[in-house]
Amino acid sequence: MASLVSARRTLRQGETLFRDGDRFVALYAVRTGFLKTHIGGRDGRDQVTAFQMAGDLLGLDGVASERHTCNAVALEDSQVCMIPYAGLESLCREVPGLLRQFHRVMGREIVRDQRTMLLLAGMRAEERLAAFILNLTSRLRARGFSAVAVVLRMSREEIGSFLGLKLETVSRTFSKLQDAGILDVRQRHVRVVDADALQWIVDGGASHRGRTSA
Amino acid sequence: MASLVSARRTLRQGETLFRDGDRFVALYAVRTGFLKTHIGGRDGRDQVTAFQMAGDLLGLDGVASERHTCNAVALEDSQVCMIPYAGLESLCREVPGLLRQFHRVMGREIVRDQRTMLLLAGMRAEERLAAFILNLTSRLRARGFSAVAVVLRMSREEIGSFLGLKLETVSRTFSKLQDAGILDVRQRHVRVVDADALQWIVDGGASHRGRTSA
DNA sequence: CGTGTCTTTGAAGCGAGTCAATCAGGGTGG
DNA sequence: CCACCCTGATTGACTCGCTTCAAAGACACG
Repeated sequence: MASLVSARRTLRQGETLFRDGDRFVALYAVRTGFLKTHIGGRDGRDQVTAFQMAGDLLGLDGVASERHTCNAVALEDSQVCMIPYAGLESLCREVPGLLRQFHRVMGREIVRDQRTMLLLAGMRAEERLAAFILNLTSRLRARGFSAVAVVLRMSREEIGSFLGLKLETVSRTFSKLQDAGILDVRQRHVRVVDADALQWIVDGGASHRGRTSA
Repeated sequence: MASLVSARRTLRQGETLFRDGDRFVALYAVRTGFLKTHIGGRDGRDQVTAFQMAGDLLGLDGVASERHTCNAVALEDSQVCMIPYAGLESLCREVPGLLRQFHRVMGREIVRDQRTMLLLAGMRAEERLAAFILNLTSRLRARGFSAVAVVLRMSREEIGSFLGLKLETVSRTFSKLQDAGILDVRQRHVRVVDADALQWIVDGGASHRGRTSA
């Protein structure tokens, strides 16, 4: 797998890795830093589709049509590994297990997107933000970082875009969670005080949705 | 590709093809009929993730973890082809082009899900329903069916679940589009009177969002 | 130290949700 | 063949949560 990495690319904060419409030639694995992908609707619409941190993969959106269908931008200085798609494909034919491995990665992307759809379709602001924070902290934990003290790399507007909320609502909801003693929010520095409460909110505990199957 | 189809399965309306948690062994191509896939949240949450008609593929959700993560149910009597995943994988190694082909299919699923996310995150009820109808009719047209006179195979509640709306809102929005002379709705029979108007709504024309980039 | 960007907070408006009643069909059994 | 019933669809009135518009506050930068 390592033999595939043909090049590394360093991105400054705000720099674009690839754009909607760009020819799809490679996937990118994040080595360090923090990125976002977003789709720009023709009118004012623009939605963040995902945030990527070290270890995450970008670019699968381009597999379908040989062209990327979203934009990838670095939210802080970052470094990515380039994985040429043609090489990956031919290697899949030779190396046993790699094919399966790659399919799992694509499958995970599908499952993740569907979970996001669930969030966008059915949750209220408080639940969305709680789910977002839990997702972020669990990913940080898996990478050996603190899951308690988090520095958000994205703006309120970007969080809102991802969660289908307006930036004011995000800000207000942060404040609400702080007042409830669940989070400690100071600008982009967030401390998770009560992770269980966050989970309880995500599970619908905060709304009277509790009955077993109605 | 045809050599892969090991078996056909006939489903009666309401019958389940696979369930969340089922072992993933095969993909399914719809031959005839109409299905839905939905995820059941632990509490009352339950969301339709997609509707499938002839030619569509089901089951990609299981690739990631060897288990399905959603339920597939027939909305009318249907017939599906079973494509064993193990066989597909090994065939991908032998038949040139098949690998690429399969990756495109997975890629399309990713792109489709992201478009749905865009819909759920940013559109209002009227826009969502218009997009839904246009999507349905374009798929029907591609299959040689009428793109004007449509019979909905799913209930208002299922439409609402897919679009992140309540069934009453779906019903009301249908009525609104009928009053506007854009649709002719009689229960589950829908006639598209003005497809351009639907597209205009999807593009944000109905809300004063029209300025080029604000 | 100003200046611009991002964030927080307030007040008012509106769209979708909720609760509830009625209506339309489809199927069943008398 | 028709009356009945059950499910799904429509419509209305009211509520609530998110958005919108507006203003002030917090930092980061030159």
